[in-house]
Amino acid sequence: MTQPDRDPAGQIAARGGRVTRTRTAVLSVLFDAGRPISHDEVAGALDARGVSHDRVTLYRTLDWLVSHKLAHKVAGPDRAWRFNAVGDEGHQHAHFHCDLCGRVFCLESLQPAIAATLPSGFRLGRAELSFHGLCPSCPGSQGSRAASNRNKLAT
Amino acid sequence: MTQPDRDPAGQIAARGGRVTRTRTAVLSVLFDAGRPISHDEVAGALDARGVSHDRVTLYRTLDWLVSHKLAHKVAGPDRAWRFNAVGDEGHQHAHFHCDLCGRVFCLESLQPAIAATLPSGFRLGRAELSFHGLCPSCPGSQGSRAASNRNKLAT
DNA sequence: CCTCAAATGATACCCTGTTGCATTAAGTAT
DNA sequence: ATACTTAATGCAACAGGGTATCATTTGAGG
Repeated sequence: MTQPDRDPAGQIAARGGRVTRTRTAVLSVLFDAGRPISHDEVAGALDARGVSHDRVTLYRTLDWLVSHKLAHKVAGPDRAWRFNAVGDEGHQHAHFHCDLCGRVFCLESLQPAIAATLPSGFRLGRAELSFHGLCPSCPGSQGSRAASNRNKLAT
Repeated sequence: MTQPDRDPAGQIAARGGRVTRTRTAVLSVLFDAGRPISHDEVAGALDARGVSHDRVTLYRTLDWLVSHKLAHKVAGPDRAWRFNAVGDEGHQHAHFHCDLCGRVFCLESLQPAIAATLPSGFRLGRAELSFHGLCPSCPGSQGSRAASNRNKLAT
């Protein structure tokens, strides 16, 4: 599953970090996920792989990956960060937040090219363009098969 | 301060809600704030006006205002909701998040007109365009006068 | 004035995320 | 192979935002 050029251990070592079980496992999980996932989902994936995971260590590991440019974090609709592995692609893309299952998807195709005219005095750091609605795997009207997942959304 | 056509009690009654001290006070605070403010800031403003405010009641009041279209809520950079009164203007505008003081501003001028081509399967509800950077009243380089406020940001 | 549902207040709880510190183990030098 | 050094881990305790429950109060209509 893990592509050759996405070797977690290699990437970690290349950044000067120690290659530990947790770190490689987490990065591997992020690679496999293909979309930004929450700390909680990462923990679940680690469980499935039989990798021990202290809650705090996991947070720190994810932060380490972010600070070493191996992952990004994006705010989810439920006020929990989602992490995704950084591919070779640029990281300037929009995100889609599903109102039903709460999952977040990267929309590589859409880029916020609107770094336009801010009112005077505001100095721009970065822009985030996010869409909210229903993802492909969630029912349209009021079906609730997929709604049981994480539908504690608001707004 | 409270404009005639922004009479809180009237707006609340018009929505079929009971006109209570907390509700009118909160709505009035939102009107006066002029930008999205956090639950905490609302609480502070209520203190200043000598209005009692249970934490839970405040949350419920804000939610009631949102669900009755008298306020909006927007996610702040610190994962806390910000609420702002709904004026007559459309509510489709971008937001600016200050990386230093944590305040959020509405940018009425900018609208996400990019409700463009989502990948198939995604059904769009709404779009959020947010900018992150430094607001007019925060220092540019590393000055820290305003930094003491709320600078627990990330990413 | 009475009534009753709508709001409130208080307590307790959950979740996300952080801090501090002692312990373990990865990488390196011997 | 062994010892050493420090990065990384594990644990416990804490902090902030937000919600659930339920008894009590209070607004508004009869």
